[in-house]
Amino acid sequence: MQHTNTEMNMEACITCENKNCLIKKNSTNPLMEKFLAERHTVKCKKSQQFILEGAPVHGLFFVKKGQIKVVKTGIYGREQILRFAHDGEIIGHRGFGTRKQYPIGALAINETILCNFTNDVLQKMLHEVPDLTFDLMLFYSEELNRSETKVRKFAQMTVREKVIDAFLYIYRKFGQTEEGFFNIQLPRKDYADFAGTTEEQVIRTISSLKKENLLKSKGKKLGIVDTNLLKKEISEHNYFLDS
DNA sequence: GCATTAATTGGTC
DNA sequence: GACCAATTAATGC
Repeated sequence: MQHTNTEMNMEACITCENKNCLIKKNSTNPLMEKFLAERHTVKCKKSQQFILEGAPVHGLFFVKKGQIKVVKTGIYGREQILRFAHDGEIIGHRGFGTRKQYPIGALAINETILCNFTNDVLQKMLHEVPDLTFDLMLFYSEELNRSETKVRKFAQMTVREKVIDAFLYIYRKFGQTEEGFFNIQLPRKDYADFAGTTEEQVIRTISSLKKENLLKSKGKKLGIVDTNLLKKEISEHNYFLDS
């Protein structure tokens, strides 16, 4: 039996392993059928930027496989990393809706495969598939929550706490290998841009945490020795639950 | 091995 | 606690 391209395209979502992907989750819904065929696959090479800050919105991206960082350029070109994302997560959702331009940039940390739905397709999809719309609404709500806790963290935490918090975030999101190192490799600068401090402060925090046996490193690899011990360091803030 | 980039350390404001 | 400069380590070619 011969498959058409559209059939194969729809199949891609059904067989996709990203259970947490909103599209995947709703892919068995009959209402979704015609839209799944409209999915586009985008491949990114290491450190390739696929969303340019200020560029016209071209729909929503879902990470099929890979690691992404979402950035926003602040004043004087100072970069802020808003979040990291990997398999199954949504990118570019803040550009969706009435916005004409993306308020953020996004780039692949390493080789990445993305799924893209254009604005038109997405709008129709959301109008016609209530379950999907509901899921997306929940997602936006969580995002808002995370965003608010992040503001509090930035305002109330010390540099040391913010850096620790960043490590715990990376741990939660990417996990560690059996040897106890993060499943992602980031330069010091990225931790700084994410935690809202400078590269030097991150380096200094890392070396003192290593002395205290809370962190370990081997070559370029970084890892947490005991997450509970590290959580204790920021426990007064009680914010480590999300964001 | 050389050249470029990243990490580290010390110092100033 | 940020910014700058100097040194050293790591990595690409």
